[in-house]
Amino acid sequence: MAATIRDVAQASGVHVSTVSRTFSAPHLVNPETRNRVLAVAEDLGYRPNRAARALTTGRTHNLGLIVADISNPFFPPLIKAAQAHARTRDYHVFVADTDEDPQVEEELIKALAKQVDGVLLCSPRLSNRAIERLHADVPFVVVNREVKGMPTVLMDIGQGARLAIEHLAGLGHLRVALVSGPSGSWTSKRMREAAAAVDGVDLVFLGPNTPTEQGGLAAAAEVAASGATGVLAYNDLVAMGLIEGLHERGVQVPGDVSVVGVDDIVAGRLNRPKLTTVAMPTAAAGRMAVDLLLQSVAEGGTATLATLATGLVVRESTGPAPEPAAS
Amino acid sequence: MAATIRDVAQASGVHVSTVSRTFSAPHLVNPETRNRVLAVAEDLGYRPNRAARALTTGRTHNLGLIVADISNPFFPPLIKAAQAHARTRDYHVFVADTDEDPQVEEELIKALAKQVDGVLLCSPRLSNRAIERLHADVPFVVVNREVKGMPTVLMDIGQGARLAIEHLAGLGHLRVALVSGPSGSWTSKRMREAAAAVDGVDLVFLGPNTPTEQGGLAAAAEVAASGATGVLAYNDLVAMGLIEGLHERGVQVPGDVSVVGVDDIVAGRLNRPKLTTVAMPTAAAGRMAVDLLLQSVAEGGTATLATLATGLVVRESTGPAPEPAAS
DNA sequence: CTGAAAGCGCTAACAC
DNA sequence: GTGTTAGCGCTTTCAG
Repeated sequence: MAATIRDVAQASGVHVSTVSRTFSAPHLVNPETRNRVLAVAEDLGYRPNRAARALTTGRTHNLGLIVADISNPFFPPLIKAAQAHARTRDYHVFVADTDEDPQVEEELIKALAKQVDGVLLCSPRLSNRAIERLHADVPFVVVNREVKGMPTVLMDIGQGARLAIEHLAGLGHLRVALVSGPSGSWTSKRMREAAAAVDGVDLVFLGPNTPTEQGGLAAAAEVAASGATGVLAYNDLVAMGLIEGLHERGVQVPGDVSVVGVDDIVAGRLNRPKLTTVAMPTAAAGRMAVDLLLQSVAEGGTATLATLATGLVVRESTGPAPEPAAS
Repeated sequence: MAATIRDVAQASGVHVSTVSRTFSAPHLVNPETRNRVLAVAEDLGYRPNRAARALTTGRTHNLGLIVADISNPFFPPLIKAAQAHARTRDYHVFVADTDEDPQVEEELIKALAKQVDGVLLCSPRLSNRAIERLHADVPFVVVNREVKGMPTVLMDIGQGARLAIEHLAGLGHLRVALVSGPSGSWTSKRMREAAAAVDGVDLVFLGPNTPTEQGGLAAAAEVAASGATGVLAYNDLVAMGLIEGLHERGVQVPGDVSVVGVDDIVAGRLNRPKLTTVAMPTAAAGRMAVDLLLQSVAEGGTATLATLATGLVVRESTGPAPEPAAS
């Protein structure tokens, strides 16, 4: 067993409370005593046991971070940033993966609730009702979805979608397909609204689709049949699968059809053609979410809503609309 | 504050110890009492506080999982599998990212040590010495590297490398470049040894390189200059960067040069050409690592070594060696 | 500035 | 089968 506060107290000839203070309120203890205690602690390799501390303070100094699928390349940069940022605040992060299953999500939240001071819910699959109910157990901040009354970090996908559609329109694409995500997806809805607000393009909505390259692959036939020359896909994975599927049917990208993704994952930069995409500020969102959560933990929940700007990265998967075939 | 064991005891007219037993040793309590307690607990939304429990049992029922870079697509499947598997054993997993920094790695291990029963070290960047020293604080299992005296899960990269080189040789590539990873990488070393053991191919070693697409991109010039027509890259990311770099210099893959990657990440399947690669059993490794760790936690460390087989997935980035130009 | 004592939520002997 | 009694390692009044 590692050294406890008692060992340190004994070895440095003070009482446990003094040792405790040395670590949690150094200014309250005589510099001399403090140094002695610190030296002994160092010597014994003592570190305060956070779990025990949590028992009395009610603060675990841990955060939970729940994602639907850690294998989705969209999340790792967010997780990474959240973690690094949390660490600077002396917080650690529990990452959990729900496998896209709301049941598992709920179970995980309940299990984590006691071990963390708050939970970052990234693109949760749970219903608003469930989230609100669970909120009694532990503070949340929701990323990538709007839940009323809860601190929220949004990436402005509406703006991004508008940018994408305008880009497509500017290239002469008059008919644009929106290849959406899972049914009921908050993001899909926002994209749709924003796209519809752009003048001068004829919109086709295709979906729902699995939010992976499989989904894109599967949507290729529909897209080819839709007569659209421009496509905005739910995310980069879908876009890449779609390009693959189009390619298999002999449809050239961007020669025949232009495709825009969303997320700006690394793989999109390696793809051929390199993907034009709506860049999401995932790292910034991760940091922001941690800040909001810590703030809401400390001050008891002001339900701030942070909206982060997105941008369009034009690469090679979009180009001028093909000349309409003379009919 | 959520319900505690005391609330449940009071509400169900038994003593706390009985409540405790209904959760931690149900068979020791009268079915009737148990049901009553369970009902009340359910009613109050009571869940045992694991942190408090840990204080007395010494078991947190948490595991740590440390990776150098969660954004490296090699890891998420491993993490996901480890987590899912741990959950079936009633364990939760703390995932931490060290940003490839040994200092951070050490700091994280120390911080986690008290909160977890054991740590999965995935491709650690720490020195063997440091790992052995830290091992006093908390049980480990090391994945993807051999550290003497420690439970270890290896994926047989040697076998995979051999398969890859033989595949290349079989296609007529007489000169093969090995684009290695970071200096001192355990994996690079094994690949090199295994590759050297294959007869009839002329090997060139290129590196060290950053283990990302950047590294591959940067290595393209060297590869082009090396006269090799076949390449085995440190991992898929490097391979994809390399293909990109080669492409930029007008070198066709697989027309002029065949490239094999390692890992079998999803992006490789989306790449054009689709990547031929050594498939790593990452999910199996994650599960195995959890098993070994739990076993070593329970029984006090038998230093098992598990080696998982790898396989070659032939796709489109490899093909017959070009006819040698008449000189 | 430091010591004494109580208690966080829970488990683990040991009685009854 | 269930109650009693100590703690686990730490913080936090409250005295001194």
